[in-house]
Amino acid sequence: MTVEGQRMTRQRGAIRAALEEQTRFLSAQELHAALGARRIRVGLATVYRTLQALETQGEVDVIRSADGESLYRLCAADEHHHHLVCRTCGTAAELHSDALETWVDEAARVHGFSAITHTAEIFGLCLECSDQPRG
Amino acid sequence: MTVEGQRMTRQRGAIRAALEEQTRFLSAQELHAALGARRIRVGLATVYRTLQALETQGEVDVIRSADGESLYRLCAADEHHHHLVCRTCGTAAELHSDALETWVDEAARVHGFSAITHTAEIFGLCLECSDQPRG
DNA sequence: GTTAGTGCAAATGATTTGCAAACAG
DNA sequence: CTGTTTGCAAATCATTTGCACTAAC
Repeated sequence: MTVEGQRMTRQRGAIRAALEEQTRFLSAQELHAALGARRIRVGLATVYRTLQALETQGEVDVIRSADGESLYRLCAADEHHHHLVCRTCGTAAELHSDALETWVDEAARVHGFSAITHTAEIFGLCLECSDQPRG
Repeated sequence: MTVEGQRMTRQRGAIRAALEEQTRFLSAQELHAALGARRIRVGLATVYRTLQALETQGEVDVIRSADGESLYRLCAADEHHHHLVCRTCGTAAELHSDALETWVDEAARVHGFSAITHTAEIFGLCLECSDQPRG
């Protein structure tokens, strides 16, 4: 769990903790604001750097919102998966699908593509948010 | 084909033409540069505005590159589809998959999500580009 | 003529980076 | 101590916008 040459600091602990109590996907800005709201002072740059590190270590999932912001959430599952994300509140369900993975591999194979990666996210309104159109 | 209140201008024609002779996905910046290379002078803002309009009209496909840039290409197919895109040269194949669409609908239904949209793109190296690692 | 379209330069906004000070191990 | 990490402010960079001007129809 501890990574080569990484030191544990107050800031990293706080960011980690903040992520742990979230079910939603958060942007770096939101996370920074959330910390600030609790009087935990961490520089915005540090939030970005830490999230970037967590991403590299595969500790957080990252998706892109419709308007291009990066959104982060701690991985519940270790294996590869996708997400069903609420456009309004950010809550997300993890999705697994052999059919999807098979489709990806097959499409790549047929076209002779190699070094494949893929993205697949579903966005919509969760039950709660569709009840309160402008909550 | 002609849209309500839209005028045909030299710039729009040029942008359209430039898109038409491309198989690849291009960023607004690349498109602007491509026009400039041919001595066709069009403001960068105009390129952005025109691409945005084409997107709204559903005339171009838009995907996000790994680093967040928007990439555009004319739709070959009218129906909904996804892409297999070469990370190096940008060439893209159009993909259709009932299995994928079914998976999306099913996942949304199971979780009670509504107003669904989804993204699904595959990135890799095409045959040509995997032959010339750093072409 | 009207009104939409254009170019430019300035404004945005998320993310990154330089660098000196602060801190973990 | 010594090398990381941080914070802040300045720098990036794609994209957007304000506005006076030009051009379609």
